[in-house]
Amino acid sequence: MTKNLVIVESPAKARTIEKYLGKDFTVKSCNGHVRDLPKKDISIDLKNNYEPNYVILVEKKAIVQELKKYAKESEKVWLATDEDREGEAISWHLVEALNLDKNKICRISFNEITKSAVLKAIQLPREINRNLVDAQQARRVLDRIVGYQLSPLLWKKIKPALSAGRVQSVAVRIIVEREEEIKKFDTKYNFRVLCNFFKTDDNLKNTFLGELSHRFSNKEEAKAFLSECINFEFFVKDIEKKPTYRSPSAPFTTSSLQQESSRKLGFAVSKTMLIAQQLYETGKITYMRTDSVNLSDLAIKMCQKVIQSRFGDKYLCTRKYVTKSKGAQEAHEAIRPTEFQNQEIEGTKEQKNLYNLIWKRTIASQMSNAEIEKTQVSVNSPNPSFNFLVKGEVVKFDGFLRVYVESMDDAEDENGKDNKLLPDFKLNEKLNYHDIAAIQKYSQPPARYTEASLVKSLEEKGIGRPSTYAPTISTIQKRGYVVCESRKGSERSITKISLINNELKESEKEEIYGTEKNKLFPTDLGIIVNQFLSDYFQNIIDYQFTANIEDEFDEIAQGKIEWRKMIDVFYKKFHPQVEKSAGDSKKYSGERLLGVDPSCRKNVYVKVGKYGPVVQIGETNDPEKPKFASLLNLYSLDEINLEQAIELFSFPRSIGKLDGVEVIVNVGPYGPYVKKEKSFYQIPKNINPLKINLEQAKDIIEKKEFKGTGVVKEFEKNKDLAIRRGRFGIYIKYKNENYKVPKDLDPDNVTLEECIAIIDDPNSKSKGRRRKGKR
DNA sequence: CAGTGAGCGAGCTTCCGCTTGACTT
Repeated sequence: MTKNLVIVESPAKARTIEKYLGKDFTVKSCNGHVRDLPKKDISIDLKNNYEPNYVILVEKKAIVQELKKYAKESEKVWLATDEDREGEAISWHLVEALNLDKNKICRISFNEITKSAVLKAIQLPREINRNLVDAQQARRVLDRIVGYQLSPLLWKKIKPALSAGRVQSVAVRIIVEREEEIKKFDTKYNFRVLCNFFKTDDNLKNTFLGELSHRFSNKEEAKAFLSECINFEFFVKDIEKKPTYRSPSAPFTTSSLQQESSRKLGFAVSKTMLIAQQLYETGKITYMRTDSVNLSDLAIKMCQKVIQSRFGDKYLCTRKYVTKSKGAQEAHEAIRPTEFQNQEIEGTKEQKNLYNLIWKRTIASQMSNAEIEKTQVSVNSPNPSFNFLVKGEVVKFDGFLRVYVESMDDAEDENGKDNKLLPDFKLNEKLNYHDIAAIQKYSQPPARYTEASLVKSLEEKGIGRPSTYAPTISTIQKRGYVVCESRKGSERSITKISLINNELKESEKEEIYGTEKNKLFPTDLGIIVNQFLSDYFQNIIDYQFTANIEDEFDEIAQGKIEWRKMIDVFYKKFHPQVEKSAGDSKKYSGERLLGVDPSCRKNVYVKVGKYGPVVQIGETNDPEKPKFASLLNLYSLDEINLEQAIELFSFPRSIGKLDGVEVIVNVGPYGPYVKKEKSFYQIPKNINPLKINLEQAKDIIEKKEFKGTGVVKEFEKNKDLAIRRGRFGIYIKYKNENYKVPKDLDPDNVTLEECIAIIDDPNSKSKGRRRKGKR
């Protein structure tokens, strides 16, 4: 036992710091908050000055016991939780939960984990900042009140087990509103004119693209312009050269890492965080939940050394980045490698890729600007007010581009890409062209959000924290407010008029538009929940709401206002809204009358029912009960028509016979299924139960029947290896070890070599085994 | 586990932010 106990928030941090502090210090981790409001009810005494009822979290009881024991035996307890609002509160809760002797405690903090920072912190102990703790209590209490008073309203008005909250409800609103914008979007088009020029003295006829500075609003105008181009003499009217530069992006924060890893590696937000956590725990990167772009001096020095030795002094440029994002608390460094000399690491493919991304981004952030020369050549046209513009870009010095280029959310327009390298032009030089084309171009509606771009939007609005971005994205999907999906686009025709060899030609071609890959769409339920909240609680889902209360939390932190007073002002306004909406008997179901069923002459409605979106034929209050049928994810509430609605009542239907037995398709409480004899087989999401044929049904049945446990496949060449099926699905057994396989592994087509590759991937080794080995 | 949806009422659901753990063939 040592004289000093240091408590930090995470075990990985504890391990590192223990090395810095030497044998007089024991460093332990409390693993985040140890006390909180219990889940079962609101646990805030609304009639008694908002007194919170904190309890020790069940999962932290063992840790609290252990810390108590250490604290008792130590002369001093150093509370080294993070240097932000939550960190301060964690320290205070530790004092309360561990019942610490006030004379024993020292509060210290450091926002980078380096030996010098830690040793310096030890020299500067202070008291717990009660104002900051109170700001956290206000935040906690407000979130609990909003969440636990809004959610029950949704259970009553819409359906059970729904939720609402300060953060998630805004996230849903963003998605719903974007969808509305897209729906409202009025697609227009115009004609852009592109010309492939070449120099008259160039026999190879290397072409470069020029675009007319004007777009024509219709085909006739475009055609008229093109015919004027016949036999027209083009020449270079103006040449403009502009030196410019590009600077590297700041090192990663949680949010920017999630965005880049989504764009460059295709990771979902949760996957990025999972892998980053693995890198953090194995000591390869710094802490991954941060809003800071700051690098420690030590990190900058290490970074410079690598840049100098690999690229030379010319590539070096020391930069200090400043956080722009709202409400940033900067308790940590930016996300960076711990050792810059390692560009590559050992690990799984995913770990390697994510690490490499972080390495490049951090290194690039300390490198020189890229110097670029932009050229714009103007070429005359038959209409004196328009010119063809040929744009070029040459990188004169690559600088940070040598290592890293940030990607953009919006894909570049392939026609609009600048010519990278242009030949030398002379003023008034005559130019020939190969062809000129006027192409119909439709305007683009705003883009749907990806998980990562939603995080970006939340961060910009100051809503949510690095530790909650990923969970929030998953909550709104779990509640069924939002789905992340890929959807097929539609076709439309584009008109192209081209001028080749002085001849005008008009052609049509089909273009696919609106294809979406892994984008967020609101569900009917999400739309209705949002409707309810905007009818009664506009102020809560207002984008400014969080920003405004953050200002008040800041005032609490500065000791200017008392936290209970702030909550009281809020609650006095909020609670009447709750009462008012609870009093209105109106249910929110999104009900819509589609028309009359021709066969029974009753009204056909669609709405969101207790079990999801349904079609209803007949009136709710009729003595004869109405009939119901699920929408089955095939249609949305506002798109389904009468005919489609009635077709949903065609179940159960027979689709033919297999082995002489009738096969029935039907919809049950667990979704659409195929039934053969007494067995049920779920129809997968990608098959439309209205259109399923016997062949597909047979497939589904055989796949399920194939199940059972035991060996699925063996290889002649290596009897040690077998593909087996267990309780949790397919896995590989090799000698006495079990290995996880990719979800999409098809045992029929896999080769021995592929199996061996899986075994070699450290990711697939069974965790149970590894733990046993460690003990 | 395989066709619920009225209305009544029991008892359940729910927030945001800090952190990892765990017995998976």
